[in-house]
Amino acid sequence: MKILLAEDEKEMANAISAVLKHNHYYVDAVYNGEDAYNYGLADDYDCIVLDIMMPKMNGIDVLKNLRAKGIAAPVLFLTAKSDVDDRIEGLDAGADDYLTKPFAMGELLARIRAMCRRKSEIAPNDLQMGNVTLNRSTFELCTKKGSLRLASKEFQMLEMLMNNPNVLISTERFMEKIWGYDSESEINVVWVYISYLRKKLTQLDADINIKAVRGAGYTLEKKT
Amino acid sequence: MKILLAEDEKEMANAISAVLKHNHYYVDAVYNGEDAYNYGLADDYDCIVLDIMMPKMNGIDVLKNLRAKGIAAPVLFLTAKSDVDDRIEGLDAGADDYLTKPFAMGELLARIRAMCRRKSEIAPNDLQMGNVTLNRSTFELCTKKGSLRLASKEFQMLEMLMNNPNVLISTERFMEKIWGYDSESEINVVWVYISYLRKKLTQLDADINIKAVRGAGYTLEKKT
DNA sequence: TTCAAAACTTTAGGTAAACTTTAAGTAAAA
DNA sequence: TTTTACTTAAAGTTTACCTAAAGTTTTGAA
Repeated sequence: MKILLAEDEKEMANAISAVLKHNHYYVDAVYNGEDAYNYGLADDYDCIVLDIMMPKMNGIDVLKNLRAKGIAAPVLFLTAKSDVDDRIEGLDAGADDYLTKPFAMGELLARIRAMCRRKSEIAPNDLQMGNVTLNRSTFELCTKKGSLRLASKEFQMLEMLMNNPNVLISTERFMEKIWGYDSESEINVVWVYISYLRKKLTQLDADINIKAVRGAGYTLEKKT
Repeated sequence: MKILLAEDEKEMANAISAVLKHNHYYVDAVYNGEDAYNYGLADDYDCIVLDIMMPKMNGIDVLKNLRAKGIAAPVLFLTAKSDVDDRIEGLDAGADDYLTKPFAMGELLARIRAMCRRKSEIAPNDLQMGNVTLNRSTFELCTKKGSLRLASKEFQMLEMLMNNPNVLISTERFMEKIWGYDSESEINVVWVYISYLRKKLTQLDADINIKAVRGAGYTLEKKT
């Protein structure tokens, strides 16, 4: 899950970012409205968290402009004002939820989870394919043989694959979604994590496997 | 995917070109606006990256002239100015996106991918002719007999043929589109890949075949 | 009609790049 | 401290790509 966070107070931004990362989200943080708009356009976020009061462009305008460009990601507003008009304007502009500062991190997490769930419609906490199950809240990979906890990157990769069974996901797409497009890391890390996942799937006698499509990426498919 | 890159600073152009090529794009690089216009007209690019400030003709005029000629390829502007007017003018002229220098290569790649994705969402993902189907995302060639994954060059050739059934495609056109104008390779490689494709089509009992038109090129046609 | 050159077909093999895996090092968390 | 997550490096494996060379077919000039 990739989240865009736009919040001009850097300390607050860092705090939120740390919490989100700790919960296995990939986070891009920006500190003004213009960057928020640019990032939102350039990438395919699962969720966008926007402060309303920001330099260069306010959150509501960012949202309006993104929606005008066809960006449909769910948006949550952070607002210092408890002003009702502001909320109405935000929701009218196409926001899915809002949160008034100050707020508890737990509430933010819950709302983000809810929004992402709404987006994926079916709201499965467990992803399933073949004889394996991936639990999104404990990060556990299970079969009848047993279960294993996945590390954050492992989890994110398998989540992407299980969300799109039989669909090719390019190595670059993994990098973008999980490491960020400005990452210093080599493409190599993706290969390493694929290797880790395959090893764990084998350990659990999974009947799915990750197929490499040379020069393109990977697909998750059922064993024949 | 074939990209036209117009950027007058040669070092910058080379750097961008190298990155794009490494990411499986075919790149034509030009160093002034006039060439950009001519190349853009002469070939069918999937995406055009234009510097705004260029000798002979500026990027915005290049875009306007191309659009006037009916060229619909998505266009991304590179601009040194963060000047808002410039951006507005660019977007008004029909650009799909812009990027302010300096920028991260990763961001450029992400935006190009996004633009091409938007375009390819319109195009059907499966190509079909006779009893065979070519899946554009997994590169798989299927019939009732089974399926085979095509290598990158094989795929690109068959894609060109299936996009233009019963139309003659010259050997030179294959070379240009797939290997690039300045390729060192012999014309021979086209013949070799045609041979590979025919072998695979036969293996799958395809009812289409690639007919050679001596001295001209190849056509894809249904077996009688 | 013949036959040699040109145009294409096909196969085989070397090379480089893409991918896999393991091992080892670093930094952060428990 | 110990453990865990993450990354890099490097050695091993596989495969796409291209070249070269040996067929095969077609063409057209003699």
